[in-house]
Amino acid sequence: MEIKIALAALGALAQETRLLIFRMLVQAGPEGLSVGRIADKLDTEPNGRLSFHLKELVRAGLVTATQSGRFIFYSANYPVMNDLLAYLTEHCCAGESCGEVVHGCTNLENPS
Amino acid sequence: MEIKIALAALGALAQETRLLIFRMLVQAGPEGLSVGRIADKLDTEPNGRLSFHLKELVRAGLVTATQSGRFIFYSANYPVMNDLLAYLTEHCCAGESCGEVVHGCTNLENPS
DNA sequence: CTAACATTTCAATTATTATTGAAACATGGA
DNA sequence: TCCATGTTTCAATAATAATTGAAATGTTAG
Repeated sequence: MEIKIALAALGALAQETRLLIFRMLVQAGPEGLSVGRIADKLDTEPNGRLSFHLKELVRAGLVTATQSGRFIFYSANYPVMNDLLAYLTEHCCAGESCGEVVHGCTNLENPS
Repeated sequence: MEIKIALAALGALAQETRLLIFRMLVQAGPEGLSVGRIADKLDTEPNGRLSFHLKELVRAGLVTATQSGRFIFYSANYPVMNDLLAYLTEHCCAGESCGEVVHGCTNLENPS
């Protein structure tokens, strides 16, 4: 992963509304949530502010938008999330004895 | 992990110089690096700018500073890093079949 | 004690990012 | 077609963060 991509992702997550949305989508699974549903859960309305933050998450590659009828569903982009986690811990401790921990979620619906 | 703590950590990492420093320290292991050494690796000098960014990383809890003689050593705070990774992936896919991935580094020198 | 090195502090400037509110666009059902 | 619903765009303002350069602090060795 290139540093610019990691910076974009981290910058996108470093904001309360967006972090809440992202975690919500990670927990929602690959089907995602509509904007209205996200707004409900945040106890706000699908307004310009929310739209702005969703766009930022998409721009950072952390989230994907798919139109379905009158609704737009946003869902977490798991591979990008995992790449980000890997980037942060890469070559940890220069390979010295250092316990590994399980984090991340592949969500491979169609494992190849 | 509380959201405020996660936001502080993400915000600290969402900046090129700081992300470079953090990864450098993660890779350096628990002994850390002195400010001068960090400056060398960044091809810069131990100036106000570097000091500012180091302080931000400490403020976010991602990094620890320890004085040793005339030098100050900065090192990665692995537990905080792992908590952050866990926070991002928490309750991923609401528990549905969803492959787990290894990321993170405990670096337990004294496992209990 | 003094000089030299390592690092930090501070205030001013500049740059980036978030919020707000109003208006506009798109979609599907009556 | 027309209206209601769902969502986005835009420009202005407000808030937050980064950079710079100079001066100050703390530390050790001679």
